[in-house]
Amino acid sequence: MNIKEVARRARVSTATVSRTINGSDKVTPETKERVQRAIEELGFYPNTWARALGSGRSSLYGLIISDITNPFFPELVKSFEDIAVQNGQEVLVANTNYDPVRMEVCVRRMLQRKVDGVAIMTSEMDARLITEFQSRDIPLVFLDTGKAEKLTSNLVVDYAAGVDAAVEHIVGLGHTAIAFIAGPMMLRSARVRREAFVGCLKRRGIGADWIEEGNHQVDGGHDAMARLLGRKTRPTAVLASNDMTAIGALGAIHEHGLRVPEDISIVGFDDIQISAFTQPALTTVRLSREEIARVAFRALYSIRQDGGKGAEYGVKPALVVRRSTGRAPRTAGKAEREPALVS
Amino acid sequence: MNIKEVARRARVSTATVSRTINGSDKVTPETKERVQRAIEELGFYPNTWARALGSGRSSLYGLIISDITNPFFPELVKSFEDIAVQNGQEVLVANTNYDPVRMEVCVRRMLQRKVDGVAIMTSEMDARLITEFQSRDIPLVFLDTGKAEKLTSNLVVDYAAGVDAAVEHIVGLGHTAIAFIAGPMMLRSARVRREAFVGCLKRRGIGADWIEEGNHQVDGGHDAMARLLGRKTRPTAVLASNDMTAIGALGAIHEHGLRVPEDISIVGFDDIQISAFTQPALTTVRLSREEIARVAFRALYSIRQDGGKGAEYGVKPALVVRRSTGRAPRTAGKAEREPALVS
DNA sequence: CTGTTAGCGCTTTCAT
DNA sequence: ATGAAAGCGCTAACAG
Repeated sequence: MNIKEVARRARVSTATVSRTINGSDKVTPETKERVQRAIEELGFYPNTWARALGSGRSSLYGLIISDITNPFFPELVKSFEDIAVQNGQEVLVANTNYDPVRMEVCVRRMLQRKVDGVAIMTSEMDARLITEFQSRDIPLVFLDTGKAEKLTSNLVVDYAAGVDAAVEHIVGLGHTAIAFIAGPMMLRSARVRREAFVGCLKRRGIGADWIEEGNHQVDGGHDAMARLLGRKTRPTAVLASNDMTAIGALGAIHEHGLRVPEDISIVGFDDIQISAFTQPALTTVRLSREEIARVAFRALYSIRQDGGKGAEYGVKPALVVRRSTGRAPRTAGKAEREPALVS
Repeated sequence: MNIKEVARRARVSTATVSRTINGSDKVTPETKERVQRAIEELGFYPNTWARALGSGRSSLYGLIISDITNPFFPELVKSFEDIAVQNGQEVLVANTNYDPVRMEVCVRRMLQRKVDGVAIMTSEMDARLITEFQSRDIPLVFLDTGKAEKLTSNLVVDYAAGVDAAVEHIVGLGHTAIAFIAGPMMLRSARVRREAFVGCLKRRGIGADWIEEGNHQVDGGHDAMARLLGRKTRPTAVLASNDMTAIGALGAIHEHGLRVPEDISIVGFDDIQISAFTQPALTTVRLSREEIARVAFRALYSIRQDGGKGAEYGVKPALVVRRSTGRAPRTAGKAEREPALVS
């Protein structure tokens, strides 16, 4: 079943069939009609590869992510796919699992498939691999980890604004003993969030005394929180580098017989779906996957038209207040070791 | 950059290059060596489509799922991709979102891409669409919703065994007032689980008096549990049709001021990653994604060699006991309305 | 073991 | 507006 059979049946040339399929305007309505019918009758689907081979365009976009088991990414993938399919494009998803070797394999896959563009949504990316794409004139878009240049755009997330909103909320509730559970320091995005936190506290004249490192997964958050609770003085509020971490922290707090938010308030980052259903529902900073996906796809899709210049796109997170944050306890965490109301 | 340039550089024919790439054994080590070097020097990657066009095999497998935001599926996708990539195959993932229209689009995408086989892991599938594949001789594998026939295999999950293990565990803890929160009845797999539950209770002479329908999502589980708690008599244990549902139920129970497992025990189904980190950690029936993915891929990959007969593959779930189940409370849920210790 | 060559299914000039 | 024909990059007989 191919274009030739359709052509024969419609009594036209293959070129005309091709034109009809591609919506060329230089086909008489009558012949177009005839071809359409032949296509229907034969149940013909054009072979995408032959098409790509012939035209040089694959209608395929690559999407590289680092951890598909973090709900943030499936949600991103879903959005990205939706948008791509709406635009008649396909998506090839690759999951690197934070592994440089897998990353390399992913890149090769993309190259072999001759993708028309790649959205690199991991927080780390080998410069050499980037070159592989650029030397082949493949448009790229990064999530916060590149710079706008020829054929490559960059989405910059305003982490500082997100963290700031969270801290403002917390401080407004009377907290001054505020901890941060960071992501793995090998990840740029994690470092950025941490720095935003430290800077934000400093600006407000609050000490950043409780910082622990997690791994952006539930278990890391749990362990980091446990360490925090084991210290001599305890924070009354905790910001987590992402929601998975916050969920782990929530568990650790419960295990220690403390209550959220009565004893400790907690704020996540991302607003993954499940965060609305934790116990208690998590206050968090929403980073819209839908927005990221939309902007990323647009950036790739339009980059060639725009003369391939590449641009910067801003993405602003937004605070979502739920039940995991509340007023600071009267006797702050520190009180355990200090006589109350000394002054 | 193509096979021709490589051939020229290595001073051989394109055929020899092709043979080298494909690991044919009829190439002298020396020439092979020479070709390899040329490939390296040129940074050549074979064009997958041209390859597919030439050979008739796409090395692409389709994976259709119904809800990528349910963590069960990303984990399945991840496993499936891993295995495929290990075998030099690619995966095209399509998410139907339970929507028949999207399903149709997905099928067309697969057809156009000339996939070598499709794993259909949704719980519902239009027969007409199946025909589309079968009439094109494309191997299929279903998750519990097909039958073994020409070119199509079926993984059958022993839900009954899973439910049975859960009920046995619960009954062993002294519970007799056992509820079930089902999935949406429009889903075959949800119906099967529910029937397994009812049958299992009947076999043990226990009444199946508390059954509510959820939607396999957190909110549905939450609402169903709330309805259960609103009844005149309450169960002391609850089985959920999947973990998302169980997590929702957990939330509802907490909101009602009850404790898990002291007041109510709860068991999930699937064992998604996050279930180990809920508060308390969820006892659940594990349905291994890794196993499903592995078996599904094998089934597709080998179906042609086996004469295209198609087969049935069994998958057995296993109970994972964590902290959400405990001994039945002395005064059963019913006791609220019955005088205690009448007899 | 290696080269020659005819496709694979579609797009795209270039004529007409 | 339509057709003829030359690729696109690779594979797979078929020779040798």
